[in-house]
Amino acid sequence: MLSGHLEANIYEKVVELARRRGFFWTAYEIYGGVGGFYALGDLGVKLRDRIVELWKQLFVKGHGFLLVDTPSIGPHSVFKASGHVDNFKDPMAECGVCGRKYRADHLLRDSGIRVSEGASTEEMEGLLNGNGVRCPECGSSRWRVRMFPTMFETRIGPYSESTGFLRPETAQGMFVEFRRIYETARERMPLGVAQIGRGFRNEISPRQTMVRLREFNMMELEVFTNPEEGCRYLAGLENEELALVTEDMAKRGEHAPLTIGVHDALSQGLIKNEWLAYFMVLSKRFLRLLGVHHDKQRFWGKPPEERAHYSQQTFDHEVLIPGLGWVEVAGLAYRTDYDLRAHSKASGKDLHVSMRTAEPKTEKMMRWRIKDMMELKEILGDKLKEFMELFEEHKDDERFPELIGSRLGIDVDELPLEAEEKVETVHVKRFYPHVIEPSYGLERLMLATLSWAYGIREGNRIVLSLPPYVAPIQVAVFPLITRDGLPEKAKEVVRKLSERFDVLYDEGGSIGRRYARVDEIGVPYAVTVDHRTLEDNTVTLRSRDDWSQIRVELGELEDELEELLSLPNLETTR
RNA sequence: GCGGCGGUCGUCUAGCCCGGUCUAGGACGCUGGCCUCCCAAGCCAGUGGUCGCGGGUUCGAAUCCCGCCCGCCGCACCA
Repeated sequence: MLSGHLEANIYEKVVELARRRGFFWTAYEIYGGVGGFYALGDLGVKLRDRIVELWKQLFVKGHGFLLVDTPSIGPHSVFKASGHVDNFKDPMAECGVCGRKYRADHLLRDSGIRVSEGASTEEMEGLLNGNGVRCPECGSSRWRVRMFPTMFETRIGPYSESTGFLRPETAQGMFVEFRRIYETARERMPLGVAQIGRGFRNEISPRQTMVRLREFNMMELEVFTNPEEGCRYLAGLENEELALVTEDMAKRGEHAPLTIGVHDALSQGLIKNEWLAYFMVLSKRFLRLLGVHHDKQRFWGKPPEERAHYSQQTFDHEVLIPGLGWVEVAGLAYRTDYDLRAHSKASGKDLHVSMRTAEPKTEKMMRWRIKDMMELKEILGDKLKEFMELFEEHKDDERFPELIGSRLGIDVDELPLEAEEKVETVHVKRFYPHVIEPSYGLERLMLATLSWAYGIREGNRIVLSLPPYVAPIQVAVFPLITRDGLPEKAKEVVRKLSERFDVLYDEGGSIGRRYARVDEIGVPYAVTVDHRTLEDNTVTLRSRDDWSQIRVELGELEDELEELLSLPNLETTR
């Protein structure tokens, strides 16, 4: 009944509704607006908070995971260590004459010059100047190429050398504070740490109100796991189906997803980590609970060149939004031990965890030993420092000689090295936890939720069929007419209900108009006080979705509403 | 960032090509009142726009010209 025929422009309709009724709108409107920033109104805040609550319920509370909150601004050192300073940037070519700026690699490609993926700024600058590439605006051909970080840069305190960055993801806070979080969690493993907060990315071109933002809210969960252990929550979900577009499929241009059971996806190696698979299932259910049907969801495997620098495998959870196409609402990444390892190295602080193994294990270990240091020094000369760095890191690796051969170009047989076998009894396993990260963009979730709730009834009546448990306003109360003491009685009901629900009271216009007004903002239930209420203390309870009405005793109203507004059983969301 | 198109009450829009008749018109919404025993009904009275911003041309600019901002579509980008 809720029609889908206006699918094509539903995005515009949703944005218009959001603005008109106060969910959200472009920020700084009175100054002409600034792209990439938006403001939330009352309904928007309430909707957002309900989505956050649902997320916490599913992702955090259900597993006994922890919540933290860390700063939005971090020092240079943190983002240097995390790899963002080096990777989170674009090459920009600046015209030496007019000062205009372009993407250097695009400029080259547009001029028909081949440029490799990892070309340095010097190489690109050389190519631009060497080939006489002209500035599209002023025609000159003197270029300077620099890297432009996509992070917002700022200063911390009055000292200009103390640069800081606005975090591009909340995740780093959880890695940086890992040591203390781990201790306060009494060294629990697996350990899930969640953070809801803002992230900032200085996007080249923000788009589409809530889709590409420069400042936005994220809900991120970092699950620190023992890489040798699977995910115990997966039990019972092995046959749950996921719609995958794998890296290989994407490469072949196959965009129709493969529907495959979790167990099969894991055993065929399509998903490389059990925890990742588990969160994909959870993610699918989460979006279903927000009103996005399963056939409007898919998981898109990111090829290496599109993945973040820290990721071994990433699936974007995409949902179809009518009028927009497939939109990424979450990134589910297997970050391995990249971040903890990087911060450990950069800070010099030990971020390993150690766990007592079930049984003491006798392990045969092999390691390389230097027989004669003086001789080594003589042979290597000034390569010694580099050798020792590699040696410290890889002395346990059987293939160390090959590594040295390829890195230093030295014939290993000439070095005074010997392989030493050792038998050790180990009670404790020390490792960097491997991290699985489901990360959600809150604004996109809101947009997806609103889009799939949006419908038109009887030609022109907008009905926002939000799932009751995320509706910003949960119940509306109306006096049927504005005399005979009905408004007074209705206000009593409002006072009572306000203790437990977000309530809206309205006595303006006809009853039909009032129902229409609340349908439009997704209020799932309306209570109407009429003359009979004065006689027998019953009211009508009207449902937004089918317009049905039932008569409810005022004494039972709150419990009845509580029931209607509760979360459905998770199993029913498959 | 590039190319194309666009920006007029809260919303949708008329007017722009062919400057003056526009102190910018309408519909819906919103506010107050009347009426009303259940789905945007009716009546009365209100409310509301320096026409995205800035500059120029002109006696006169929503209308013509330039710059900027914002939006949409395509390309690119997208941790």
